[in-house]
Amino acid sequence: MNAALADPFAALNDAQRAAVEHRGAPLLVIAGAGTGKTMTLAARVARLVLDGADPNRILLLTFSRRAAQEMQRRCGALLHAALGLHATQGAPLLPWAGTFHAVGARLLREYAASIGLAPQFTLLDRADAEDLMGWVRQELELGSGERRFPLKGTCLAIYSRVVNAQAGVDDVVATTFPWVRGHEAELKRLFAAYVDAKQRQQVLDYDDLLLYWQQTMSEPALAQAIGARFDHVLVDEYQDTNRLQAAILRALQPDGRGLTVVGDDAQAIYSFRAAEVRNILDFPAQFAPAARTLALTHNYRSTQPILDASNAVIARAAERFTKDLHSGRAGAKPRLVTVADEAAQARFVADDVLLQRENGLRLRQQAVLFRTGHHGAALELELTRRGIPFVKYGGLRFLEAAHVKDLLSVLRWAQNPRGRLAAFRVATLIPGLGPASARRLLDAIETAADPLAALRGFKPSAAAAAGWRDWLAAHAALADAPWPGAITLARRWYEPQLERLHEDAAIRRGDLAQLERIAATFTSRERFLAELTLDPPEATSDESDAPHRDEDYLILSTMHSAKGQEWASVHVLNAVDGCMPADVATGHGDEIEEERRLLYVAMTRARHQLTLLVPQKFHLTQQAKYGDRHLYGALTRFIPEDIAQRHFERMAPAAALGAEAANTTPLPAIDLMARVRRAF
DNA sequence: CGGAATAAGCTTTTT
DNA sequence: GCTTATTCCG
Repeated sequence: MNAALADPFAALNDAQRAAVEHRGAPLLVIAGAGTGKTMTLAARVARLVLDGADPNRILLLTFSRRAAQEMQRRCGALLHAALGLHATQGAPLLPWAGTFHAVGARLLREYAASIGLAPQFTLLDRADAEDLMGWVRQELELGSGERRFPLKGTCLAIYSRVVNAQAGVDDVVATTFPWVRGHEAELKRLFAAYVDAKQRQQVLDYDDLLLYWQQTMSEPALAQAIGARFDHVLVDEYQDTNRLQAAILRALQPDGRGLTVVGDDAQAIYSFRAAEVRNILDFPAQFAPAARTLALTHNYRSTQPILDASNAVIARAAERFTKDLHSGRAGAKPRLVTVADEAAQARFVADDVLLQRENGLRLRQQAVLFRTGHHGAALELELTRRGIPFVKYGGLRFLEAAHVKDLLSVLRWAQNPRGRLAAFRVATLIPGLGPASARRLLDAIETAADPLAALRGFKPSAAAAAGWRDWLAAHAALADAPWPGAITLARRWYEPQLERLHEDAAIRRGDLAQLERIAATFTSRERFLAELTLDPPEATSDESDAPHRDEDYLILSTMHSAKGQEWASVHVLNAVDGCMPADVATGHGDEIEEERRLLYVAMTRARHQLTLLVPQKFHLTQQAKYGDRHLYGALTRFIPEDIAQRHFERMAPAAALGAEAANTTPLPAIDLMARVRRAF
């Protein structure tokens, strides 16, 4: 090795070094925010490889796709440096690094023959799964009872929780969905039919990737075969794993040898996905001898004032295991900025972001975080108006837009003529052809020996005849078109339907063009359709083509999507009660605690500067039903007055408050609307 | 039967 | 405000 190269392991502190060099017993690393968790895990992998481990036999599981990519990159860079490779040589890759779901999909395809699964199974994203649930729900005539049966989305949410929490329908309904009590028996019937429908159509939903994997592992011979492929299993963000994932890990490494899990209970924010904080808390005692536990508490990210404020917020948590973070780095206190309303908030943030850019902070070093996807909307408008480029993470998924799903369905139906979901969707797009005819067509295809013959032989109603002929022609051309030319053909057929069905066809055409560009980066239609569900484009932007990598742009992100990231400057929108915690999440103590951790996650993303925005007038809902419902100036309950005084600098810029409020002292926070309502 | 018009929910976060 | 379910009309 070239001695002149900096030793990538020299920078580790004692706790990190212990985590990197530990061998033998299972290992739990409690890694607070910004304590070099990713770097430590990457260094551990690199060390293992340098000590002779085979990269092909290292399984590195992460929770999100973004974390998987980051981990890949860091491991590669470390190994590249440690091996003294030349700049022109590519970094070594870890073939088994990915999300639980992606690794599950890969293993299931490989072992499909052994478990009676069709190896060409396709994946349902959430919207597909909802549609299928809706289909089955209708088939069983569950929608027409006297008491309204839960909607398909709710049904799927219940089903998903049943699977991921490994709990019974009765339990899940009682604890998580109390408002659907009384429907348990029908739900069980529905879920059985849903499972049946998925198996007949050879499709898996997200939950199946974990469930089938876990079921596979419950067969000793298969568990042995799969477990034997990996010498080391490392899991990131372990606090966000659910019972199903914990069961998979136990089956992979029953004695815990070579098992490393890393996480931070103070950052557990995915209980809505049935994540179990107990997984991480109970990890050490699960093994004999018990796992070794190491804690990383030195923060390399943030200044001490930012950490002090963050520590103060999380210190009020009802239950907590992680220690306070410390960095000792000097800096300014975080700011608590009062603004008049959400429009003023957007203006202030845009101004502030530009000001910081003038001071030398590139836009990409800055981020704006918010609780829900649409809370960024006002800011998006303002940024667009001023021509400030941005990329938004989280929130509404590109792939779930109706027109994107339509175009994908055209391709899916061409690929798999028996796939009912895609077929139904496309068939009802044909002018003059409605649900009843579509059902007739689908039944004909299902019962026919040759589905394509059934398709060609279908006799639509007179009203649909012309549209049907067009479709048949497009379908025939599509069948043997090369990739990515096929998607262009599909779009050409779809565009007239788009014009006919949507007023805003022009905007939607931009999305389709983007989809076409994405499609061109895949080598075949099969790969495109299979991988898009697990690895969809993760950011949307106002421009039809996403900014190039080397361009500068501001990051907008939900707090959830921000996990694991860091920026020099962070703005947090709407630090008001009703948003933090979200008014939908104030049901019981656990939910509120999770919201507290979410704010903690958001605050600890900042390196040098942290700004929390407090709009004095904040719209609670978009409903106009009860008039214009909004709340006045209630700072989030997670920052009580004493914390605000000690750890924050308070600001109320005149420009952001509006003329009449500018020269008055801060007004008392009252919910006048509530008072008036109480008067009656 | 198809499709427009009307009524009625429900609303987060991600793989 | 948006999607979904139901009703009504051609």
